[in-house]
Amino acid sequence: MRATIQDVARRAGVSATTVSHTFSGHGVVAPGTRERVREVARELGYRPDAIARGLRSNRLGVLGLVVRPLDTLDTVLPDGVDYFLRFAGSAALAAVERGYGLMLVPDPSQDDSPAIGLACDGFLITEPVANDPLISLLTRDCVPFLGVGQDPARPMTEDYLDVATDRLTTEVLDHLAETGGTRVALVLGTDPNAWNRDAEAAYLAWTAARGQDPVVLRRAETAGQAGGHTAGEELFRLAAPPDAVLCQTGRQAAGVLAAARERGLSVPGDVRIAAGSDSEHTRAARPTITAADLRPDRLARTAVATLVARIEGAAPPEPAGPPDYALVVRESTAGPDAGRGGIPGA
Amino acid sequence: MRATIQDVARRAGVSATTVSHTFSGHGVVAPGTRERVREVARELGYRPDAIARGLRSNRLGVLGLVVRPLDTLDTVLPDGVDYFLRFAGSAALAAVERGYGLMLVPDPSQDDSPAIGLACDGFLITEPVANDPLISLLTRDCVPFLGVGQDPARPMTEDYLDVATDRLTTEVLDHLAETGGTRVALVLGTDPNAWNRDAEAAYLAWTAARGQDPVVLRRAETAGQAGGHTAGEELFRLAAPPDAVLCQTGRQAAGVLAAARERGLSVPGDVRIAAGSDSEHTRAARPTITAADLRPDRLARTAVATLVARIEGAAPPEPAGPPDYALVVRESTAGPDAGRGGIPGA
DNA sequence: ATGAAAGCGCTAACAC
DNA sequence: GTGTTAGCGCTTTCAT
Repeated sequence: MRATIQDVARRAGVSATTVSHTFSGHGVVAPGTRERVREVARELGYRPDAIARGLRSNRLGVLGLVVRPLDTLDTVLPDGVDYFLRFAGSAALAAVERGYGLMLVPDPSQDDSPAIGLACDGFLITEPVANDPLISLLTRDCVPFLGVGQDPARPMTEDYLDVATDRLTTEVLDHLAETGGTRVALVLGTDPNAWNRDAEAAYLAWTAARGQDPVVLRRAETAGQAGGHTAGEELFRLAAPPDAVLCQTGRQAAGVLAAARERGLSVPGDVRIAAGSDSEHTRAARPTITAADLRPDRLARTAVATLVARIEGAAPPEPAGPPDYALVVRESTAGPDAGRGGIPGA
Repeated sequence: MRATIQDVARRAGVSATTVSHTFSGHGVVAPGTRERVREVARELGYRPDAIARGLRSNRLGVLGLVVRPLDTLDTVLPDGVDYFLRFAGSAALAAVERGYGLMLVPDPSQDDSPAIGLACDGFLITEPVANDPLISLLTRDCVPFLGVGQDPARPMTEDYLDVATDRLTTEVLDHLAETGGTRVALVLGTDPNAWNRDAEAAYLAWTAARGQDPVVLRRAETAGQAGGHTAGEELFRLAAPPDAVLCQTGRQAAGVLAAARERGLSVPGDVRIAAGSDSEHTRAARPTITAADLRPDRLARTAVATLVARIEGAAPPEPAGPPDYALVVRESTAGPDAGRGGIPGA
């Protein structure tokens, strides 16, 4: 059995209180006593129990990460989707640096979710859905949280990190136009999140400003590449087919690309294709597909810093400028920068 | 404040025990009573507190994941390394399916690690180091764990998942030979784990069997692509330079590739290059680099299933055959399959 | 500077 | 079937 605070207290000839103070640094303990306690603790291999401590202090030292798009998925993460994995990995590292563990949990507002889910000190919710039930729950219980991306049905507050989907979308659209696209279509996902909503809004504004007729298709995120494929077929069958297509996901873009080639269209000669999020699919396709890199690593670090500040009642970290992202230009649009895409050196 | 079991008990006119039984399903509660309790709980928004429950039952519902190679890293995950991210993501999903949360934690045997780290019900340790201190600690405290990869200094037991590095290494070496390599060099990492050790052993056996002189270089994993680059320079400066190089990491392989081209060597004409682990670098390099896909997703699922079985005292899951992996053949070796690499369709 | 005692919210014996 | 009674390991007043 693991040593308890009592074991240490007895062996060191002090009370549990003193041991507690020694480790928490809260009370005042004589230096000599402190040393003796530490020594005994080392001998016994004692480490304070985080659960018991958590029961008293209501602080477990764990951040919960809820990845909304995983909830719509049936079971496994689709091959090649690495945005969330990268986000989770970077968030975990950032959490650990601040003395927290990071736990990936299923929606704790669902009754059948593991109870531990609710015990986290705070939550990161990536791409909340409209009127996200978890946000309602956390708000009611006064549990700190941070949405990465807005709840599309709630007002924008500092409870949400701006991921600048509109600016990003506009930039990709501009790139498609600059490289020769004149009729740009949009393929969206169906999850009711701000990412889809903002991309659509930006697209509509962009086409309106240029006097183009918008063409928007929707395919469930879960349909993956196959969804993109049917979207592509539908687009290229139109009387006035688009000569450029922006897809929200890399998988959809890969599907559109396949549909284009099946129809004998050359890419990027006849059609330019770009994706609103980078993934294995955009990199592996031939030609490689231009995509927006949402920089999940930086986003995650910012999110963790902000959430931890909120939990600890500190001031939020410096905004560190607007959200960061990068357009990775690849062969599918053959812009002036084609071929520069890829990973940074060294 | 969140409702407690007492609040529910009072309001439902029963004792806390009955409420407890209602939710844990342990005791026997009259159907009518159960319904009433559930109803009151719903009204009050009561959910059992996982921490208090954990204090009693010594079961938190959390698996800890310790990624050893992250410990050698200074701060952030190097760009392009996705093995561990994929492993972590898949493990988290698998854990959640079994009612557990998955928490990425820094080595809990370190004194300065967050205390919550030790509170996990069991641990997954990827690529344990020699005489891994965490394994000593967990063994002493009888905490279930599973090494993903062996502890190179401890005897192989069922506490470790076999990742078949030797078979995999041999297969890549065979591929290099089949595509024209006659003098194959090996670039290893320096972490004292079974992955490096087994790869070297397999290489030495393979060269010995073919009567070749082994050439082994070591570069710290942290040196990344730069380390591979200096290794490549050293190799190609030899009197009898290799015509094939196997690197443990994709980053090293990318570095060797760069060194080869700088020296005017053609790939795969003069030199064939392959990597023992896939990463963004092997996919993004030009030519693309052949690599072993360690299938972190499957490995993670197997690992979680095994660990959970151990925690719950159940029989381990069916071994499901030998560990799985795949050689992703790419342009850098121009074998008979060249060009087939990439992601599965649909 | 140190200790005694009262819980944190829940579960597990054991009555009834 | 349901309630009573002790705690789980720790922190936290409040004495001393």
